[in-house]
Amino acid sequence: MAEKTKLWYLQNFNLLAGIDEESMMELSQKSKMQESKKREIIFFPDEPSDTIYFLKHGKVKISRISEDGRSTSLQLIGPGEIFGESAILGQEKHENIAEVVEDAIICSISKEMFQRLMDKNPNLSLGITKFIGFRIRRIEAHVEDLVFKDARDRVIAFLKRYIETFGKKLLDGWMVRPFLTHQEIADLTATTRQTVNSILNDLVREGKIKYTRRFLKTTSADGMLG
Amino acid sequence: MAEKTKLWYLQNFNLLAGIDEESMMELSQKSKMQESKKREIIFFPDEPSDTIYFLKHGKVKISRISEDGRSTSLQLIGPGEIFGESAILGQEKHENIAEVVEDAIICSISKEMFQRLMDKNPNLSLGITKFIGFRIRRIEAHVEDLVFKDARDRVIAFLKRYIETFGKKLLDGWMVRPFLTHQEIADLTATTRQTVNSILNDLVREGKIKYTRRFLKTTSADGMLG
DNA sequence: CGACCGGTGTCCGCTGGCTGACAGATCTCA
DNA sequence: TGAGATCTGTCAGCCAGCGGACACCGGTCG
Repeated sequence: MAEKTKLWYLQNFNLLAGIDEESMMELSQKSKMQESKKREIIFFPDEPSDTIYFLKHGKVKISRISEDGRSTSLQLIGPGEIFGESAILGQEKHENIAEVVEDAIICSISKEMFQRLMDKNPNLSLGITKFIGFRIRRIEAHVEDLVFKDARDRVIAFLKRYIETFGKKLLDGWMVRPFLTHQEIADLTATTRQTVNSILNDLVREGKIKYTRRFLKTTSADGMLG
Repeated sequence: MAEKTKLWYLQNFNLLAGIDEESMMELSQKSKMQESKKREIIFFPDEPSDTIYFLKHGKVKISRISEDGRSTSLQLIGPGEIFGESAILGQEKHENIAEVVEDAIICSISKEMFQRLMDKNPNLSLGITKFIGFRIRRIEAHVEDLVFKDARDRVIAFLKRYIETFGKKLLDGWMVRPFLTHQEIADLTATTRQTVNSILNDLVREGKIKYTRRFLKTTSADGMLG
């Protein structure tokens, strides 16, 4: 992929706004860009955590695998977000697994290089700090959901966030494409395929959503699902 | 596991180690020290998040309250740890509540002041970065426990961490004093008073622990509860 | 010292949602 | 274009653990 394109991609991260031009060029030169297909693994647990990833396009999920092989997702990363930030938080090895769930374009850079950029650019440093804060809040909210909400409310809360984050507003609601499989939703909401299926169909029956394998659409105008 | 817990503990203790003397003086002058009794609230949800707290003595729990008044704990903070770190992560308002669970001595400092210290002391800055990394890992582990473990295993895992972090090693096991109420354990492990009670008594029957209202003791030499 | 209040021990009925199972729909790629 | 793989839909059985209820225990304070 052309250098120019890569630069352009990187410029779309608000995180990198306010960074000086020289550093930007350096970043664009030293970072690697890759295209990854659905189901590719970006990093595995126990691999060294030494790289920061910029997700330009697609979606990546960050999950944990239990000893007996079950899996649950901690985060769903969308375009314009970074992941692998544990590298700059002093973590030696990954404890999570990062898997592409929707064909992705990813830029990556070593943590040393990134650290140097942060040292040179206080704005970047500040941006990262805020971003980390945001991450913590998101995962704390996840805990809250797990403890206080039942499966139905967790799925609804997830769909809401999902469609507002990744969807487009229409005249009569919101629409997002492509959609996830029931199993993926189940992992993200700590429930099972079967339960997701029945909740989804309940919501259809209640007239709150429409969906196929390729898209999801909320019928309520505010995308709030009630 | 013991080493890992201890490591967390020490990391936090060393936070102020490499700080220069001048800054240390400034810190000790500008910070306020307070003694707080059990059940006192240090901060409430929605209060501005503008202070960093150093816990010198006692224990503080960080919790969330649901709309209908239920409560679950996210973290149990021990001596040598800091809390309220959301202030330096760009969070305007607290979303959690911090409550003293064991009579405490707490130093507090404004986030501006702390920020200045960090700017002057790269070591402190680095320490904080690592500390934040630990926090994230701890809460991710919490999610993992919630999803994969049943109530019994969550309580056991908690007791293990608790006694290794706060207890003393004896010839024939570990001992910690004082102990928590069943309700507090329930909040920390996302279960109920009754369930904690029955698990605890099962463990007594199995000869793995002994406890009264004032102390907990593991009988297995490695503190592992099996 | 007695009343009171917070914590403990125990029982039990109820149910959300997990497990397993299988049929049918839909995608994918040789 | 067809075979195999993956995903969806549905049903029945089951059980962990929640929630309510109530007796008891023990610390503490007027």
